[in-house]
Amino acid sequence: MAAPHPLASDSGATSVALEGASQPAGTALPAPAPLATPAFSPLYQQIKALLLQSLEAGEWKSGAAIPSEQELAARYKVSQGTVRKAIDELSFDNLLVRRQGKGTFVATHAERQVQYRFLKLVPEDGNASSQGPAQRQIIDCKRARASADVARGLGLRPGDAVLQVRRVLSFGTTPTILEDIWLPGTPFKGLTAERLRNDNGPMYALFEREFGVRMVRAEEKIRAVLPDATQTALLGVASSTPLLSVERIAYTYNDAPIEMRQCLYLTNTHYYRNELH
Amino acid sequence: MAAPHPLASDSGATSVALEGASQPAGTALPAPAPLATPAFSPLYQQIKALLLQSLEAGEWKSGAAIPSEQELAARYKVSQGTVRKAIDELSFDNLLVRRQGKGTFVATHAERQVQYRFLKLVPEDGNASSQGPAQRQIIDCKRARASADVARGLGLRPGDAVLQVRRVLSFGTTPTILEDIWLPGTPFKGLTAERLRNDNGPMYALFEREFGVRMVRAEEKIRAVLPDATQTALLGVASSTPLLSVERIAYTYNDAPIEMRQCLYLTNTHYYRNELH
DNA sequence: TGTCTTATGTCTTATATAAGATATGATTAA
DNA sequence: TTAATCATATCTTATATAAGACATAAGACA
Repeated sequence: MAAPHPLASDSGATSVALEGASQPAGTALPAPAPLATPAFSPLYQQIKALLLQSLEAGEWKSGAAIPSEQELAARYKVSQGTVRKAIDELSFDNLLVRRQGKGTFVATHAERQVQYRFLKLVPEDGNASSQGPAQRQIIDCKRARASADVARGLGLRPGDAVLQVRRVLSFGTTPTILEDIWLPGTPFKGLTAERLRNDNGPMYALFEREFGVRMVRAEEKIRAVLPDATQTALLGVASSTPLLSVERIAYTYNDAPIEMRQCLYLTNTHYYRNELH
Repeated sequence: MAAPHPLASDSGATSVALEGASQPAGTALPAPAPLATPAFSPLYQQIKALLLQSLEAGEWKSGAAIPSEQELAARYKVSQGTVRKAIDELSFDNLLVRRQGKGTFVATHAERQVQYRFLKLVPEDGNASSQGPAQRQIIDCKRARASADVARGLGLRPGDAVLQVRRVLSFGTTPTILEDIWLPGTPFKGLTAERLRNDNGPMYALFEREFGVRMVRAEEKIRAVLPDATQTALLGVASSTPLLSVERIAYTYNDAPIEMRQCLYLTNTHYYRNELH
């Protein structure tokens, strides 16, 4: 089909230029605006953008099914295959999860086998479940003001209200991970150490459930460092023990930073595993 | 189309069970092996496997164009769309590169802007080109016998012939990376320090050009360590300077390990950048 | 030399059919 | 009557094909 599509006008001019023939002779307009095609995007990309809007607006809850491909095709007046290609990309980006015969679901941090989606630290022996789940210990959770660093990372102004969480993760009995987490004050109002301690699942699942914040992707900066006095105490290591410093910024929809994390990994019994393509 | 496809039999039994009607009555075989359908795979997966075979066999050279989608469709007796889906996946895996209007090309390590495809170390200031290309210094390149570790990593037997390369990469004037590289002796016969020093491009481009070895993917184990005496000397750092230890195993087609690398990164001026999805 | 045409790639969309999952209802056995 | 079983209808996503749009480059031609 080559007919101009209603959606086309939503995201800028399309490449439709040979319209005259199908228009009544008398109503010929002086060409809407074929000049300066700013950013033509194919239909399926437009559908993807619309789906993203619905996801961001919370039209469908975490873990819930979105309408079927047929329904969406009807809603947007395109064919099922076009919707499919849009969903393909969203599913590849881990925003949606397809299940043949059942439907397509909004990705969630809960209900996963893998406890921590973004944690790439694995035990040396390769058997991830050999030591069972990690023991979590919330050291602190307090309101604070964003430092220059934190403000830059979270896209805030220095001095803005933030929440600061410090915790230690242990495998077996050995403390292995020390994390300092900064969250913007606004979306996370009401988060307390109590609520963190009372929760059993991954922290990101709690964020999703209680605050409606879905983590979509993250970037990490990794360095080798030596711990300071406080850190040696919390991890129970010598000050000469080299540690992996992992600075993570997690993003929600639209590439908006929503969490900043400064982690220290002990890499005697574990290592950071990465795949390169 | 629901007709049985000639390719189907190439990769195990398919789900085709209603064959009798379309076969000449006299030649009815006692059903090839409809029992125990081991691994049915859709057409486009079979095409993908065939393309992989051709890639591995070197039917198309690095950087060269593969036949057009139409040609491949004709060759394999499937539709262009099916070939397209196979190429889609290979292109996603970085084995092929598509260019609209021009063709589809075999991915190569040469001719890239990015000097080192698998190197995730970036300068602190974010401007990758601020210091120009890395200075490379080949310390050593000798024949050796595989240790137990190296043998395990490369899928060899301990004592098998390997090549061992040691080099230092410097940005500006400061040595930043120390690499020990092990290569299986067989495919890399004839590699010398001289040839490495005379080459200007990335090492993987040389491997590809001179030895026909294409790196497809890699896995890295990352830890924080302190350097030993030799390492401190080569990198010019204090023995108390924590370093990033990156142990890489690179794979060629069919998940065959083809290179093992033990790297030490200085993370004062650089950091290891990673994206999580 | 510059513009137009044409050939040949990939890209986009649409349609038809297959295959997986699940609820419903008829049938059957206890 | 009740519970279990089986076939089926009807949802869903998955796969295969075809046709036209768009991109690119080389050659025709003024």
